[in-house]
Amino acid sequence: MEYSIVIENYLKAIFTLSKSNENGATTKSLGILLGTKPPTVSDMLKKLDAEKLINYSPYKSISLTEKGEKIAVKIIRKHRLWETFLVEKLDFTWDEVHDIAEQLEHIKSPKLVNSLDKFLGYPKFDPHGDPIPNEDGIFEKEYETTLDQIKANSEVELMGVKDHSVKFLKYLDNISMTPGVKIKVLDVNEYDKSVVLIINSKQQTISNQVCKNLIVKRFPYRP
Amino acid sequence: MEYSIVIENYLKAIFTLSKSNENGATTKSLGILLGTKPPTVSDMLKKLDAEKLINYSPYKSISLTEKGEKIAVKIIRKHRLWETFLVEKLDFTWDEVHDIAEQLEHIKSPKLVNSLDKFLGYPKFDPHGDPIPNEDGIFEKEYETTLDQIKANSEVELMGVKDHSVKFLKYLDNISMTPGVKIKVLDVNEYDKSVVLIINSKQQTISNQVCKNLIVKRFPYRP
DNA sequence: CATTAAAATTAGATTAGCCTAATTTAAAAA
DNA sequence: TTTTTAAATTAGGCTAATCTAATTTTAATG
Repeated sequence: MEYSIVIENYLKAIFTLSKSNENGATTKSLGILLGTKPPTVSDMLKKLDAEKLINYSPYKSISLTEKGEKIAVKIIRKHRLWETFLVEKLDFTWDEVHDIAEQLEHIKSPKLVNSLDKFLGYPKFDPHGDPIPNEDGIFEKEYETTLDQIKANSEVELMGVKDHSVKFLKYLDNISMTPGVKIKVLDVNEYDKSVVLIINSKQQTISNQVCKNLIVKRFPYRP
Repeated sequence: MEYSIVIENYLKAIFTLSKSNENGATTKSLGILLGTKPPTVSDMLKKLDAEKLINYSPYKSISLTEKGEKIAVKIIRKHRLWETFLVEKLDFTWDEVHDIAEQLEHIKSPKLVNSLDKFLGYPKFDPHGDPIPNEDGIFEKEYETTLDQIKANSEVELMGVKDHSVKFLKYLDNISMTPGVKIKVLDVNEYDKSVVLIINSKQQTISNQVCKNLIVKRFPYRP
């Protein structure tokens, strides 16, 4: 069965809110995310329920059925593959790609997604660091790695360090590299693998050796 | 101003019919091409006229305004660039790409088209041999060339020969290579530049030397 | 436990794009 | 030039997705 772009967007939004928001998806939060008013959302929820895409009864909670989740994950897969394409092949910066991927994710073709995936070399993470589900809808689980594994144009969060020496920690403190901080990787030097990054809007360059001792996390589930 | 996908399709259809059909675009021909009934077309024509995208008054002929033509050409540019992308980068065959390009041509982004164009190396013709208008909407005018210039997965028409010797013409006759015949180029041998092609559903291989003496035409204006 | 505030839903209307049936117009044939 | 036929248009209606205003339900508060 083929669904409208609007329905696909609802399913994606419900998926996202279910994963990120503590309350899960609500009529209000869906309205805000999709830019529509609550009554519109209410109407659509009834329709999605009738199509067995969500579990829903008025005034109760909203969740995707297996069928609905499969579709949502497919849309997210397409979105993230297209974002990767735009950044890696067409030289877009990762802040420019969202709106375009928002359109491209609705292109219908059984063959296209997988051809694109192959063309891109089966990437596991998109330019924002979000995991790209494979053809079977499986997300890569290992979000944590070391900073030297991160490609240019990615954003990660510092989780911890491997070297706990005072010297090292003092150095990190000096460059505002504290646990929980968001790190934007701008460029990776091909010669010495040193990394140009931004912490708190300040650009810095750090060596590959330092990178190897920084445990970072890619951001999951942000479509 | 941004127009709906439906409007973009109407403009493209009117452009196509104006170029190919001797009567130009009519309510009936538009209905057939777009898969809608005449009254629907009639309604839309009034709307396009109100938007100054076409010149139209009831029961009279239909033509694009400059404004309307500009949009049509942009859609055609996008369509043909995406087709080229699908064939050259994603290994689609040229008969698979039309429906997908039909969707991709409506993606809105000022930067995307030109980035794609650059990524593809500013191609002048799409996989069907149709010319790709440049950023300013200019179509390459030279449709005629020799067969050795044609890339794999293209379709051309034989216009004439450069070598008029009896020997050559007899050879051509033997392989059904007569003026006006449609030639599908399947593959170009990298080693000796010999060409595998289909004439009248029959597959043949001919040498680069022969190709250099065959004047062929790409098919213009087929979106 | 009753009341109030917030959230969600129902009611009723609008718009774009489509349809069938009926009518009008233009073009072709007599 | 009149008649016939084909094409095009008008009239009236439908569906998906949206809205505002009014109502209902749930959750929070006193």
